[in-house]
Amino acid sequence: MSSLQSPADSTAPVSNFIRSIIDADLASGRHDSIVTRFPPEPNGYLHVGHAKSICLNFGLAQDYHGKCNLRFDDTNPEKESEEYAQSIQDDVRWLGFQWEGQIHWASDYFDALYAFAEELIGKGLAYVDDLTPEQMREYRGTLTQPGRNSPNRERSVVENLDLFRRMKAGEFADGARVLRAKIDMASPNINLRDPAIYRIRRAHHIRTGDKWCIYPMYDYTHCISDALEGITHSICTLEFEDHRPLYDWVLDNLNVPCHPRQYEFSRLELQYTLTSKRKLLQLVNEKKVTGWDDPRMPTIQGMRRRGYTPEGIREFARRIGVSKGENNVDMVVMEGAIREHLEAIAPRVAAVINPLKVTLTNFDGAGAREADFHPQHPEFGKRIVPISRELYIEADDFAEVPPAGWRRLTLGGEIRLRHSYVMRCDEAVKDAAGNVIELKCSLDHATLGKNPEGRKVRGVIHFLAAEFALPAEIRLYDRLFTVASPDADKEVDFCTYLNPESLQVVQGWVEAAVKDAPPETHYQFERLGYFVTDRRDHQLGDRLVFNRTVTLKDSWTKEQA
RNA sequence: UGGGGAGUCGCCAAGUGGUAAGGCAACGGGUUUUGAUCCCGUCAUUCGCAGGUUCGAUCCCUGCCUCCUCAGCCA
Repeated sequence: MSSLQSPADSTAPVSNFIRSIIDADLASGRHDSIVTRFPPEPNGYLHVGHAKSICLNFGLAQDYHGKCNLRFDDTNPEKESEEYAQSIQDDVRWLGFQWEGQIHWASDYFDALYAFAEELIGKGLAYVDDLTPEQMREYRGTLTQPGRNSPNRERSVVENLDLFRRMKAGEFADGARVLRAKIDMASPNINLRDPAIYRIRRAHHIRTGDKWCIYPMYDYTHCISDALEGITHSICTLEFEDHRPLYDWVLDNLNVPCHPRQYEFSRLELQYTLTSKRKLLQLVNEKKVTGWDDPRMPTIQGMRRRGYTPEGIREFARRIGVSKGENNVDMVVMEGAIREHLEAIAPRVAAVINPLKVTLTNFDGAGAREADFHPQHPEFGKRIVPISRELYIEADDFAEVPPAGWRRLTLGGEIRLRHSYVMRCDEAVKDAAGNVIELKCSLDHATLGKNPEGRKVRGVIHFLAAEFALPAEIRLYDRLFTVASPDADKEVDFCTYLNPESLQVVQGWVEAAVKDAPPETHYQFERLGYFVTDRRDHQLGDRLVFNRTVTLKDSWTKEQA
């Protein structure tokens, strides 16, 4: 299967404004090669928005034969954990990317960061402030009013240095003092109104343990980390756009090896889901989903368990592009990209989700037939499609009173049993309430592997020979929310839009060919959709559990509506 | 109503002084033992609005409108 050319990866890169900047930098000789980085904070699981960023940063490095670092932004020990850091590494690798050399951590630079802070103090560009958080907020001003200088702003270099060293030494209580950059309290850009760059926090850090009781802030840490790693293009999302002057201010005022440039692109909004870490965490904590890897979650772990493939997700990223405009992407774009890859790699197999029993009244003499696992790929192999006196067909494939355009089974009508005989329905057996509970049908014995003579049979339905079918748990997933933008209205709790039908578990039947499939095996259940054996609960040869990844395109249902 | 951004087909998105790429979706048609796939075709006289410069503007200038974003000792 490795010889297969994946359509997802065979397409040329799509032009975007960041590539234009890189092209210009390379052409002008500003850079000989590029270095990017993917800088997650290990405080949660990665989601589809991160997938976009991963594809961008690692993809750029790949296309331009440059490098991409994985760097953990671990400057807030209270929220970070080893578990998150581990899952992030797994996710990046699973998506098909490999970072350059060792993993980097912002905490690797804590000593350097501290020294740079003393450099700033020495230059009179940073000072220790004793204001409380509330006071700082008051002094900061508002969007339309300038801030006021802190009474501590004019402390001497000597005093600041002494105070900062004592902060580091643990002489002050948590939150008692901060180190602030001395920029401009009247700046129209609030990020420049003397931002805090160090705070006192006695928290156990996942890598440095209890070595530090002061921790650097993001804005101060990120730009220096970039510079120390020789990053050429530091790519982040739009909300950091007005932090860029601060990014540049820090690097302009410190003796750093280089000055990377920051560029911002718009973050992904995927309809019918959420990409807020806080809200995803809430779904997990409140047990609205079974965990971070619930197949309904837009996390990479969730998408993986759902049956999305790295190739499909990468193709999705390629299709949505990179820009600074609104990026409100319809779920069908993701589904289309996933289908495209699954269409190419998934063996076809039969499964019945909602069984209706069929008894063949003229079964004697009927035989099995071999069928390809994939109509376009004979190299996928074949298996026997058996038949037995009793069959299961999909209840939806029979209608006593068929609507116009119906091509499936109806009383007195004929259909082709996929990979088997043409079958006519002779009688519908009903229960006391009038529900059809069984069909009596007959085979045209002359139609195995050939068309009947003198008439055309248009409809094809799938079926399972009851004697050989395997029972399976089938989990039918649908979108998590009932509205496109569940968090659009700040007055309404997004949980009110949770889709009560986002998961439906049914006991169905699958053909015996899937019996020994390991977890994470993709199949197309013909006429139903793409399914994957569950990563966690599927046990080969024993308990079969399938997750519906995505349905097939369905022009019939659309026509009905 | 301070700062920073963005407005090109239903959604995403190239183009940027020479007369609107592409993808997704949609819609027609063909093939088909999956109403799938595949194939073929259709789909912006127009680039938020109004003026101006120019032989010529989506692209340059002016004004306006709409949307996003920023007041953590989070990232």
